[in-house]
This record gives sequence, structure tokens and C-alpha cells, in this order.
Amino acid sequence: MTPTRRDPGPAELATRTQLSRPAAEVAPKLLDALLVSDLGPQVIVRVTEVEAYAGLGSDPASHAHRRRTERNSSLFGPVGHAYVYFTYGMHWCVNVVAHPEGTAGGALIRAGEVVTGVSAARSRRTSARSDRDLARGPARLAMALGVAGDQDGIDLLDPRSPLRLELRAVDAPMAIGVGPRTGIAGEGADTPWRFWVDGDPTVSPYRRAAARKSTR
DNA sequence: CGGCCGATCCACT
DNA sequence: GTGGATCGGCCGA
Repeated sequence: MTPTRRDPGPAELATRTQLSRPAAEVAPKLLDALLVSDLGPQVIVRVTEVEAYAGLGSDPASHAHRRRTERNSSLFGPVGHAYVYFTYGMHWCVNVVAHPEGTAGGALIRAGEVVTGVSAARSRRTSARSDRDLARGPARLAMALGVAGDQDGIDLLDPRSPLRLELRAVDAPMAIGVGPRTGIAGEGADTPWRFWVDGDPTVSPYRRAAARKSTR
């Protein structure tokens, strides 16, 4: 029996094409997009902050900088899929894979506003002090949506996916803030590849990388 | 609000 | 063996 092949609609193909560009170009276009999670009760987040990460030599801060490994393999895969990684021993973070053919990279979804499913998001984010904090930060956002390692590699553009990305056309000009990425040390620390919806309260605070303890 | 610190694993070196 | 694309609690202003 042959596997059933889905035929993607024109809108999906167009979105896939939009994402087949350098991450730094794609990232700001993800602002105001919707991330829809049906992993449990539905939660929808409107994206307010993103960071671009390229790879393979061009971006020392990227997980894909050195080479393809098991952990970062999603970054080398098809655009529009998710790269979900585990960090600091306890947190998951979500990227949208975006890069031209033959390269690697993506956009880290750093923050958003929960526009649907506030109570479901709250039950996953018991320590959140206010609704504003539900998805204010990359690990918080992943938790609010119920995303973990199981979702690494999932196709965010497949309408059947329990985790989906819906780009939205800007109907009104949106003020976009631009600055260096959060928590990056060394080379690439000042690359202005962080983008946010200017003035939005759900944008996370900027933090420079923690100074490294001297090894003495 | 801002700064400091501990938590807690695992992929990579 | 090492340290991170972070978070939350605690402290002082």
C-alpha cells in the first residue's frame, strides 16, 4: 500500500516559498503570525518577538554553526518545520525552520501574546504572575503551547499538524524594533537579528549573555 | 524594576 | 567534563 500523499494548497506552497529565504529576512515576517497548538486544549499565540539564526559557518551563535548533528538536524531539513531544542537542563524552545536551499537556519520564536486559550495556557504556566507573562520568553512560550521534544521536526504548515503556523498579511504598517539577540556571547553577540513588535508588552526584556566565570 | 543566583540535563568536546 | 538561544525566587532601590 502506497503512503497517502497530501497535496498542499497554493497558500501553503506560497508560505513555504516565503520561508525559503535567509533566516534574517524571514524572521521579521513572522511577527504577528499565529502559532496554533492543539496539543491538548487549544492555545493560540500571536508572535511578538523573534530571533534569526543562520548556520554552517556564517553565524557562530547558531546551533547549526559547526555541522549537522542529531540535535540540530531539523535546522537542515525542510522549511516550515519546527526545530525544538532542550536547554539549561529543563527548558524547550521553538524555532521555525527557514533558509535557502543547501543552508541551515531558522527563527527562534521568543515571545507572544496568548490570544486564545488563556486558561489552558495558565494551567501549563502555573508560575505566571499575569497573562502578559504566559508566553513572554522562548521557554515560556513553548510551555504555554504545550510544546516539547516530541514536536521537533513537525511540519508547521501541514493543516493536519497539532502545531501550526499561520502567517498573516499586515493590513496596517507595524512598527518593528530591531536589536542584538538575547543571551548571546562572543562573536555574533551584536548582530542585530532580534525583531519585535514595537511597544508590545509581551516582548521579553533584553539580556546580554551572562559573563563567563573565569576558569582559573 | 534590576541584579544575582541556583536549578537541572544532555549534546557536544 | 562542561556550560547553555532560560526561568523564577529573592533581594535591594
